[in-house]
Amino acid sequence: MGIKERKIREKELRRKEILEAAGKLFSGKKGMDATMDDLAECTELGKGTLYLYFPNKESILEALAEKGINLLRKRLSRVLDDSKTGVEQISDNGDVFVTFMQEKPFYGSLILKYEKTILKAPETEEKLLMVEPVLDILGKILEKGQTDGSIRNDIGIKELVAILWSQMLGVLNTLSGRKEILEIYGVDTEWIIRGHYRVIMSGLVSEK
Amino acid sequence: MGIKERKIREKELRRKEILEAAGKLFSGKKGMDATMDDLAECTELGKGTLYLYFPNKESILEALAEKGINLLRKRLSRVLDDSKTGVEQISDNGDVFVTFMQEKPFYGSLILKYEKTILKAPETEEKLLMVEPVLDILGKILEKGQTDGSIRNDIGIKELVAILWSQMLGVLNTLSGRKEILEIYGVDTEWIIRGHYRVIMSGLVSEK
DNA sequence: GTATAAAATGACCGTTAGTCATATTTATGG
DNA sequence: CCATAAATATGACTAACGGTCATTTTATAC
Repeated sequence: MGIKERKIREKELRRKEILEAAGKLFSGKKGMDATMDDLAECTELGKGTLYLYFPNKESILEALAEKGINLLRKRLSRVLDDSKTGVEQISDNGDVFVTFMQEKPFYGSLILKYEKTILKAPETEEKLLMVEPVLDILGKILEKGQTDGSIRNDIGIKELVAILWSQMLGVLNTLSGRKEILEIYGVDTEWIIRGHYRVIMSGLVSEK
Repeated sequence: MGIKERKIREKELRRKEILEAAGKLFSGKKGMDATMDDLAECTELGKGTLYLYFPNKESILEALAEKGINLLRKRLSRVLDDSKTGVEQISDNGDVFVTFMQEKPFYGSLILKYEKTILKAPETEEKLLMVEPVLDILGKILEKGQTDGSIRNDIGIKELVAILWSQMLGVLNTLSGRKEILEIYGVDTEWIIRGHYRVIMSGLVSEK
């Protein structure tokens, strides 16, 4: 009785196809303002059909954001390196992040937008912050840093994670798609990133 | 011939009335999703009339954001105090900011949303970032700090302003209206603010 | 009082997310 | 192979909303 399973596979496949097309569509000319009719057209499906696979437009963008998060998580997990101190890894971590935002600005902006969204974990039904996997990595690095003494330990891990993550998003949010504004004011964007690291790095090291 | 002037006064008055009503409306139950029809109703004006005073809905929210910015600027300008070091003033500055967000969360969220908006300065037609007056204050404090030696001088003022502002907004964005999420993860919000300051403060002081 | 200008109005329009009665395709079982 | 049922797909339709404009109302001028 493999029919059920085939159906399920086909259903997942179609979902992926829709998501694929949505990725191209929403990262294209019209951006996030592309309509569901547009998506229906470029998937060659009826509009109603789309709603059999996703409850609404928002959920499609969320699903894309999740894809982006997973991409980012994979890259970040390669940063974990026991031969390095916590502080060093934080620096690497930041580099990965910035590179990711440069290479995948579309996913970047989705992450910025949906980062705070709470999803239900499949199976367990447990509520999870969308970016949880990424924060996990950051947490591990910080933990190592506090253990090896390279990172200040007067602030809890969870709080430090929230702080670093928020600051980083804040900076990236300023940088993303605002080169012109910063230029008007004669601000060197490259130096914002560098400066951010410098401040954070000096701010994170444990006090003598 | 005071009729022209009276008309102008009346026009400005009506604009202010609309803005007043909009402030109450958009900070109320429906939030920013309240409609222009709602606004027409609660101003007791026809919908078309609203468009004689504002070109579109967005511009009303922008005008409210500007009101918020001015409110914040007034508070921040009281922080300027030559008897304190730059670093000390940065700390005060942050306190004002956080208090403002707690007391005026509606204006706070508007600032978070429209902070990047560029407006034309009246008369001069010069393009200005909406938050420019606030950034000016921050810049002055940092300048003083670099002069008195309390703040690191290996990063330019403009860049430091952009960094601190972005980080601060990032943190406030995380905190604003997300107490529940942070609670799920057992994060102490009070400590996020404190921690943010600690990190920034240690990160800003000039190296020995 | 009448003509003219300014201000106000709300019915109307275009757009878009989402729905649902209907049609089409696929599976079942005799 | 056919009849029936179940699953899947469809696009015309609805509701909601931002924004427009021909028309009406009000104020000013002479």
